[in-house]
Amino acid sequence: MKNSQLYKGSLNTIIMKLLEEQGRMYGYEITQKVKEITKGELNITEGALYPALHKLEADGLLDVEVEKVDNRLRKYYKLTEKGTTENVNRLAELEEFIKNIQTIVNPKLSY
Amino acid sequence: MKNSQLYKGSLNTIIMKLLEEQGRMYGYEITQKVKEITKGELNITEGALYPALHKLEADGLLDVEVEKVDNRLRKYYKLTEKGTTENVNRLAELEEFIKNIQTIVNPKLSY
DNA sequence: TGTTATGCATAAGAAAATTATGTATATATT
DNA sequence: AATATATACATAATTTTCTTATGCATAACA
Repeated sequence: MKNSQLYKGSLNTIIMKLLEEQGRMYGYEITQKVKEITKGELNITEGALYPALHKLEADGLLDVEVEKVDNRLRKYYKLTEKGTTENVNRLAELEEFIKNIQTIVNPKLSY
Repeated sequence: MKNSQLYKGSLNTIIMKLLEEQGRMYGYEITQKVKEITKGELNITEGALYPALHKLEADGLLDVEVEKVDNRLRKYYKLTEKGTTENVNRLAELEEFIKNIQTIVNPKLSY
């Protein structure tokens, strides 16, 4: 993956946004979804994803349900109530951040 | 500063873009310019800025000229030829990154 | 039967910030 | 005159958040 350091810090917001949209998802599903949406340009590594999911869960923002499908384990995550609230804030912050960056690197597009 | 972790990785690109625009700038001037452009929302810390400038210089992307103004030191930085080329690439990557993030968190705006 | 896909996890290391601190001069305030 | 704020640089310790590498296990495909 190129420009990987750029998305530092935005992974948590991406995860939460997808969970808000999809209701619930398991880890591997999240990586595939992001790959699909970005046409292969953004690939979330497992070493980044799983620790992030665990931290969000530990922080009370996600709930987890373990299921066995085709004899393979899946851990389905969904937003808690706290997570839903927090998601709104983080999305707002991300939008604000993007707006600021745009103002700097592409003044023409900012109005 | 809020959402500080979001701009991890984009600092170098911000610096180079401003230098491209302004011709040459010194460190403190960069922090003030960013604060001004983003209406105080993005504050570059000195602990992030100066090491970043030193690294860009070490990588041959920036040239430095030391001047004394009002008995105070200023280090003016400008893009080298290599830096100018690299700036184009990094800006393109940043735009691409922003587009990808937008596609994920705000599908309505992506087309 | 070996490779690819699915599905989880963690440890070691690197990158890039924050926070705290230090030095020094100039200007504004009280 | 004394003090605080602004200007201007710098670095060390720590933290956060990734990458890379590795490990385990099952299913599907060639």
